[in-house]
Amino acid sequence: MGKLEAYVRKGERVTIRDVALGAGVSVATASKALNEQGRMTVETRERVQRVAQRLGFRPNAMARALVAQRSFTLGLLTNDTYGRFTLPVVAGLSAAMADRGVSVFLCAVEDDPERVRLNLNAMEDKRVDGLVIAGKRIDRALPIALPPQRMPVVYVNAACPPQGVGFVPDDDGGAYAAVTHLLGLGRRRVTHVSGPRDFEAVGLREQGWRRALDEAGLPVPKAALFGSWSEGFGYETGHALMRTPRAADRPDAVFCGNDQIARGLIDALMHLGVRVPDDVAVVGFDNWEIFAQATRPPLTTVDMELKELGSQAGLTLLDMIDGKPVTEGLQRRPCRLAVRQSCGGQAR
Amino acid sequence: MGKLEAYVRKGERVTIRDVALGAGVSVATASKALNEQGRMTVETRERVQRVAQRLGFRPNAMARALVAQRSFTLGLLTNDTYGRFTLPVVAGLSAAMADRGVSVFLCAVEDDPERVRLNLNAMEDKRVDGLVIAGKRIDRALPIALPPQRMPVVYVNAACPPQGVGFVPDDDGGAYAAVTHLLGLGRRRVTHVSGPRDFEAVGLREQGWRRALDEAGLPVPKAALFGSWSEGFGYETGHALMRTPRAADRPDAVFCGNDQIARGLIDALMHLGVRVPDDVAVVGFDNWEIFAQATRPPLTTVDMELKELGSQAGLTLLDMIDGKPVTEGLQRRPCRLAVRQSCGGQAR
DNA sequence: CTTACTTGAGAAAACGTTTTCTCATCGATG
DNA sequence: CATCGATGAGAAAACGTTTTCTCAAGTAAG
Repeated sequence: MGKLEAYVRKGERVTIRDVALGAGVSVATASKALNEQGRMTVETRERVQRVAQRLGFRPNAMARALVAQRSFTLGLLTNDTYGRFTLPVVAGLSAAMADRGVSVFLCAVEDDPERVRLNLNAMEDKRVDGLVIAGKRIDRALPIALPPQRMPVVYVNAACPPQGVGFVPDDDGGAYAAVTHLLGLGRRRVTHVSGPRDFEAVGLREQGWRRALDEAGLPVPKAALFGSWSEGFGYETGHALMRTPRAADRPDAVFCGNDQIARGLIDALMHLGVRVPDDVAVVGFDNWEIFAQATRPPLTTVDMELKELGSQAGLTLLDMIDGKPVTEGLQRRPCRLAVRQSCGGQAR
Repeated sequence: MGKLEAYVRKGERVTIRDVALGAGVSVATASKALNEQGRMTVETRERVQRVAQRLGFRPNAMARALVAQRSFTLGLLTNDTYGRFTLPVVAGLSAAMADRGVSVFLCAVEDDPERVRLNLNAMEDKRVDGLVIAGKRIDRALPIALPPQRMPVVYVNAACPPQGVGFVPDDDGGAYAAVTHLLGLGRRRVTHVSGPRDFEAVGLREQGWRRALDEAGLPVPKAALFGSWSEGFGYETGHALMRTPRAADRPDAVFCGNDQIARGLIDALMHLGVRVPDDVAVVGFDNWEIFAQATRPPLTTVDMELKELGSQAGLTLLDMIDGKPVTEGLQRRPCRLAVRQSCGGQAR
């Protein structure tokens, strides 16, 4: 068994033929030995496996895919080029897929139908087994005309057609948890400051906020304040809130629609000498670490568990590919409250 | 030609056989017709193409790859899971590749050699034509033992072995441009506040800063200040700088090692009533839009052109795959100064 | 009317696997 | 000793392309 390497042609990759030759068996037997299929002596099986090992044989996934009619490959199409939402999703997705031998093609497209088409064609040509379509808001679809060959598709953070399968964070539930947490800490006048009203997520988060207040029997302090997703809006609103004439009417807590607003709001409170969390507790939404950690004090915020969302989407897609039944429609997956200091400690 | 669709088996994908059958030619002829190869009547060629068109034929890239020994597929391996640096790189890369029919597998790995191995094996099995290895700092390699089959590799924002090919931003040049810009606006006492000293990028940016001052015949006002890449450090340092006893010794401009430091520093100056840019101009590094836009005033900062870096890396990789000669070693690509308001206008 | 090219098109091999047959061989059974 | 079922292993087809031959028919030249 010394000159085994003689069987592989110089510079060429090791194929199953080389293994078969080296082990003195046919290609068919080699294949069966390596895949633990078919009948043969343990001696033969092990010999083949030893040879494959020594030669560093790695089966060509494309040849395999050709006969199996399955590429073990997924496509991820996203229009979230900044990646703030999609990045954790793809991290979760590709980690879960890697464990199952599935690889993921990444296609980042602006909302340009031309490029969408281009990438979709590439995916189709490469015979991906399925497609994840990831967006940045739950009420917008991507400008996608899916290829005629129906291929399993899962949507994440994007609008999803009637019969489709999709995953989004449970905005309502996340908001409810955040506000409930504040109430549990003794806060009673919880205001909500959020993004533009035409985002469905804004409506859902407001709804969760209202629901928590209602269930606690508390009046809704004043209508929620809607603006833009920016720090600037948070800053202005922070000032505006503190201009409320009677101190007793001012909030003792603010639930913000995202972390940027929360950050701006906290900055404003600091400027005004209002202490966070002592005078006013603040909770954000997104758990965008870079913001949540950088605020003073560090921000308590709702984590959308995007990684989890990504891996769920991937696993569901695999089930669809395998023809297993999956629950149809949009699924809202639970959020998690990341508790830091901006909401005040338990000890209150 | 009415019932052409009869040639494709129900539910199956259209293959070149279906096209051949439909056009009444052999598979070989069909292939040649579609690829504009070989000799045949224009009539035949066009007929085949028409049929392919009507049937929506898309050649199976894997079958193609098998014979061409080329998968038109790349792998991107990165340990920058947060994605701040890698995301623009992959955007640039995959856009440039999509135009050339090349798809990109994304592998996000923590620095866990186990998972690196797993992903690398997957890439090898899928027969990617080449690999881009992207990191988050230019002086650290990824824990990668490349597969024995030598496969073209390009490094981006990562340390690169002796004979390797790599691309990084020109930190020195970027810093030089930033400081020169400040000097051009009349600033004379430009301090440098940056990240931890053991980052090579920190040394290079300091060097560019020094060089600009030297060439202008200005004394280096005081040693650069090194700390962490955080807003917190910028904030503290902003305060510290303004505590300098003699006002004439205080800087009239600060060149920061990244945008977070710049942001913290600007916040501190604001608190102290120091006007930016009137009293002190500030320039950052990274052009991390979300920070650069959110500072008041918006931050002038050095853009590392990461998208460009990504597309360059991809194109170079393609050249290597094609066996074309490429320049060996690390290439430092130019940065671009993104001028906003924090450095003061031309009108000074 | 041969001969010699040119031209259009198909047959078949190749790429690297998996899988379904088929076929010896062997030990056991009658 | 003939028969039978089990066992180990290989031949060949299939997956969907591309490419290299080969070949017949047509055309121009002698």
